Amino acid sequence: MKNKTESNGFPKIDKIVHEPARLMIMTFLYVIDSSDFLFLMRQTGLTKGNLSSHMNKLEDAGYVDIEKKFIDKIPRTMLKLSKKGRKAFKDYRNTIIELFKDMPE
Amino acid sequence: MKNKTESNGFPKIDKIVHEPARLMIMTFLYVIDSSDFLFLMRQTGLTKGNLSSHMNKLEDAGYVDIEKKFIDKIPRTMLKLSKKGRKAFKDYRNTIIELFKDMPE
DNA sequence: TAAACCAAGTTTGCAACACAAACTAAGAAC
DNA sequence: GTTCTTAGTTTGTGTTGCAAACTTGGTTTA
Repeated sequence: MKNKTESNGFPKIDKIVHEPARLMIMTFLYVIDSSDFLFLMRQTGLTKGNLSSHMNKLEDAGYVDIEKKFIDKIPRTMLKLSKKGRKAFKDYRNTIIELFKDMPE
Repeated sequence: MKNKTESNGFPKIDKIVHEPARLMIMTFLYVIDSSDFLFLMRQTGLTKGNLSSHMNKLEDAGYVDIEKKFIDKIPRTMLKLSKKGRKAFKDYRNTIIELFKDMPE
């Protein structure tokens, strides 16, 4: 059986992914693949300072790629999950699904 | 569609349940129905202070019933999910499962 | 050219949280 | 009467999430 790293059979949870704001961010990025900063800010409802700091956490973990460029002379920060980030998200999802899957109603 | 309380379609997450240590506690209690303090402590690997404070959080939320009694003159604290707690756990599970269910690989 | 504007931050301050270690209480066993 | 056990509470530390204020660097407008 996979993901059962604790001796009690309870899976280890990746706290970087697990935190609700970041789970929301990663879920969006997983589905839409790529987004700019402002769009993600509006979608998630996070303040920019808040979103910025979460993006830093995700970048520190190597879970997102952040690309800053200029479009029509306006700065735009493009965000997407890195390969590692997509894997981390999938692993998290599988861990949680497996945890709940065979549970009685 | 249920559980989509935010305008962006992202479900609201019950932080009481979501926190990893409590998710572990509630998962155990959901499956084994009832447990004493020490057993749960050993199963979860939490220190007693830690487990105690989490149980307080869960009790404050009305999610567990705590029954203190004596078995053979030894104090024993029995823990189980309340009706509200079982519902909160189920809701949480359904919310998460629904979030991940229709997501592409 | 100065003022106002915008994106995308950083910094600051605060409150909540998790966690471990130390301490406590109260009865049981020796 | 001291030591053991259960089941805590208290305390201290460090981390986190969050919003609001401030910053930077380039852009448009008056």
